[in-house]
Amino acid sequence: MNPEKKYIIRKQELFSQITDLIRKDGYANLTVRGICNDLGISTGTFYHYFPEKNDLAWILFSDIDDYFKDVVAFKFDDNELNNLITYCIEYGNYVVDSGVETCRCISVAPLKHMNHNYLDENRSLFQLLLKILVRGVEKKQFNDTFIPLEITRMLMVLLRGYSSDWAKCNGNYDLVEKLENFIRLFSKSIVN
Amino acid sequence: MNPEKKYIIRKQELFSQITDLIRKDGYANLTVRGICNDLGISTGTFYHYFPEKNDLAWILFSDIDDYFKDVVAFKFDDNELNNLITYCIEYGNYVVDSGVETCRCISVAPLKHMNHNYLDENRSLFQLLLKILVRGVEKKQFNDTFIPLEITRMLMVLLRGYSSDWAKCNGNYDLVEKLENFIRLFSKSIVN
Amino acid sequence: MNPEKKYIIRKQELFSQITDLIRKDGYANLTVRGICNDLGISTGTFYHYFPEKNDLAWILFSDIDDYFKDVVAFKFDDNELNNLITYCIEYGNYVVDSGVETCRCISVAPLKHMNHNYLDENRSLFQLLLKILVRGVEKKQFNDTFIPLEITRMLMVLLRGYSSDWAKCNGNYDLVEKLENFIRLFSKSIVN
Amino acid sequence: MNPEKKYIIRKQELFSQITDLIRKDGYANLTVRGICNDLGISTGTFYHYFPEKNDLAWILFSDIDDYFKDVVAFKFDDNELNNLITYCIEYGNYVVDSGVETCRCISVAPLKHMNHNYLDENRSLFQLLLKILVRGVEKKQFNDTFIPLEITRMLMVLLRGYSSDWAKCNGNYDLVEKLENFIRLFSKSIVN
DNA sequence: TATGAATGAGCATTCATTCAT
DNA sequence: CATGAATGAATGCTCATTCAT
Repeated sequence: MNPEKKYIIRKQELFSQITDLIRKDGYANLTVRGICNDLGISTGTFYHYFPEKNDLAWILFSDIDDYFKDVVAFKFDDNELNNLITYCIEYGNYVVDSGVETCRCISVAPLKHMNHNYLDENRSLFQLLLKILVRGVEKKQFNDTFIPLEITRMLMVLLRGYSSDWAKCNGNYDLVEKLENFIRLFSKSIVN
Repeated sequence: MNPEKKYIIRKQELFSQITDLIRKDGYANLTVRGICNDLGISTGTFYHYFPEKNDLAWILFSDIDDYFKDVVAFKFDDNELNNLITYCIEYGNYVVDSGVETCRCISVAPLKHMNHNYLDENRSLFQLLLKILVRGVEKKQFNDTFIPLEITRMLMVLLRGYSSDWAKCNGNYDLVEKLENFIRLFSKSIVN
Repeated sequence: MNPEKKYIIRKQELFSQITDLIRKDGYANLTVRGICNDLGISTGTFYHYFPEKNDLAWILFSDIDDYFKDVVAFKFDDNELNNLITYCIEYGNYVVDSGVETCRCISVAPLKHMNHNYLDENRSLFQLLLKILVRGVEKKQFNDTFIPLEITRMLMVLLRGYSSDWAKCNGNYDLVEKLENFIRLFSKSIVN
Repeated sequence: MNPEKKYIIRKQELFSQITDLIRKDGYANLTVRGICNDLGISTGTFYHYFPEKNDLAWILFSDIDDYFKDVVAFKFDDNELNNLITYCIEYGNYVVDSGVETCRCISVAPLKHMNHNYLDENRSLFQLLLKILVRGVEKKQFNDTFIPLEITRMLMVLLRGYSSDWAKCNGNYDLVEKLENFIRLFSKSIVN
C-alpha cells in the first residue's frame, strides 16, 4: 500500500472513532486534548491528520452527500411526489441516525471551510432535490408557481430548520414523522 | 426617582449600548472584558447589572414578544390569511431590523435560561400566531387537515429556520421577500 | 436612648443574624454581598457597623471569654481536678454549640486583629484555666513537674487542637467525650 | 529515559522550586500566575504538571509519610517509650524543617483530595505510631487504660494541634522542645 | 444613618496550536 | 510517523471596599 493511501486509511480510522465521540459528548464539548486522550494518540498525531479542529465538522457533513448520492438516489421512481416525500423522510432518517449532537454541530458550524461551502448548491444533496422538482414540473406533476430552483432552496431551508429545531429540543420528538407531515401538507401547494 | 427604577433605567441604557456592540461584532465574539472596555465601565459594574453573560442573549429576544404583542397585534384585521402573511412579514422585518448578528446569536443561544424557555409555547409570539390559525379554522378560512396547534408549531419552526438561514448567509438576500413567497405558497395548503 | 447605645444595639442585632449565617454556611463561604442580601441591608450599612469583614470572626470568639467568665467560673468547687475536667467539658460544649462552621472559622482566623490577639494569655479563657492549675499546685492536688503557666499553655494548645480536628472531621464524633477521655488520661500525669 | 520518567522528573523539579516559594510566601498567598512568573514557565505548563492548584498542597504532605517510613522507622529500638518520644521529636523536626508556611498550608488544606484523605489512618505516619503503642502494650511497657488505637488517635490530634499552634505563632517558639516536654509529661499517664 | 452603584485587581482554568525530538 | 512538553492569550467571574448621594 502506498504511503498516501495509508495516510487516508488511518485518517478515516481516527475520524470514525471521533465521530463516536461527537455523538456521545457533542461537538461543542470536544477538545483536542480530550479527543487525543480518548483515542490514545498524541496531539501531534491529531494535527498530523486534521490540521484544524474544525476539519472534523466538515468531514462530518460531507457524508450526507454520499448517502444521498449512493443510497437515496436509487430509491426514486417515476412519481416525483413520492420521490419528494422519500427525500424528506430519508433526510430525517439520516439526521436521526447521526444523532442530536452531530446535528447540533452541523447547525452551528461555520459556513465555509477551505473551498467548500455548507450551503453550496452544487452539493449532491441539493442537486438531487432540484432534479426531483425539475422532473416534476416537466411531467406536469408539479405546478410552476415558482421555478424548481426556488422551491428547492425553500425546501432545503425548511429541512435544515426542522433538523435544527429537533436538535434544540434534544431530539425529543419524532423528526421523521414531523417532516413527513410537513412535506405532505406543503406538497399540496405545489402539485397540480 | 426610586432606586429600583434607576437601576432599570441604567440597565436599559447599558443594554442598548451592548446591543449596538452585538450588531457590530456578533454575540459570539463578545467578551465581558471587551464590552466593559467599549462601554467604559468596570467588570464589576457589568456584573452588577447582568449577573451572567448569557443574560444578554435573553434580554435580546424577549424583546420580540413585546413587539408582536404591542405592535403587530394591532395590524390584524378580519382576514386571517392576510393576518398570517402580515405575521410572517413582520417576523422578517423584526429579524432584519435586529441584524444578522443578533439573529445568529438567537439561533445559537442556549434553550433555557432561568425559568424562561426559548421555545416556550406561552410566549406571545407563539400565542399570537396560534390565535390567527384558530380563528381561521373557526371562520372556515383555513382547512383542518392539521389542528391549528400543529400548524403553528410547524410555522414557528419554519420561520426560525428561515431566519437562521438568512443569518448564515450573512443577510445577503431579502428575508422578508423570501418569507412572503414562502407563506403565500404554503398557505395554499391550508386555505379552503 | 443615646446614639452610641443605639449603634451598639443595632450592631449586636446584626451580628446575631450573621452568626446564624456563619453556622449555616460557614465563615469561609460568606461574602459581604451575600450577608447583606440575606440580612436585607446594604453594603454601606454593613461597613458602617463592621469596618472590616474580619471583624466578624473576632466578635465571634470574644464570646467564649464571656461564657467562661460569666457561666463556667461559677461551676467550680474546691476540687481542682474536677474543675479541670469541668473546664474541658465546658470547652467542648461551647465548641459543639457554636457548630462546626464557627469552629472552623476560628481555627483558620488570622491571629491578630487591631489590638486583640487570639492567643492572648490575658483572655479570661486562659486566666481561668491558669488559676485552676495554680490553686491545684498550692493545694498539692497537682504536682509541679511543670509550672502551672506551662501546663496551661499546653492544655490550651491541646483543646484548640481537638476542636480544630473535630471541625476537620465535620463534627462526626463526640467532641465532649473525647475531651473528657483526654483530660482524664492526661490528668494522671499532673495529679499527685 | 522513557517519557513517563521524564515527566516525573520535571514535575519534581518544578515542585521543588514551588516548595521554596511556599516557604517564602506562604501557600495562601500563592497564585498560579505568580508561581509561573517566578518559575519562568507558562500557566499551560503549570497545568500540564499540576492539573489543580490544590495538588501542590497534597504533594506537600504526602512527603511526611515517606520520611517517617524511610527514615524515622529505622531509629526505633526496643524501648517503646523512647520510640514514642523519638516519634514526637521527629514529627517536630519535620514540621520545623518544612517551615511555618508549609505547616500553615497543611493545617488549612482541604481534607480530601482525589482518593487520599489527610486524616487517613492508613497513612504510614499513623500506622507507625500505632505500632509503637501496640508493641508497648504487648511488652507491658504501656498500660491499657485506652486501647492503642485510641491513644494513637489522641496523639495525632495533639501533634497536629501543636504544629498548627506553632505556625499560628509564626514559629516563634521551639516546637521540638515543647513537643518533647508534652510527650514526656503525657507518657506518665500511659506507662506502667 | 443608610444606600447601592461603581471599582478593578485578581483568580483559576481552558485550549488550539507549535515544534523540537 | 509520532510524541508530548510548552505556549500564553483569553475567558467568565468574584469580592472587599469606597464614596457620592
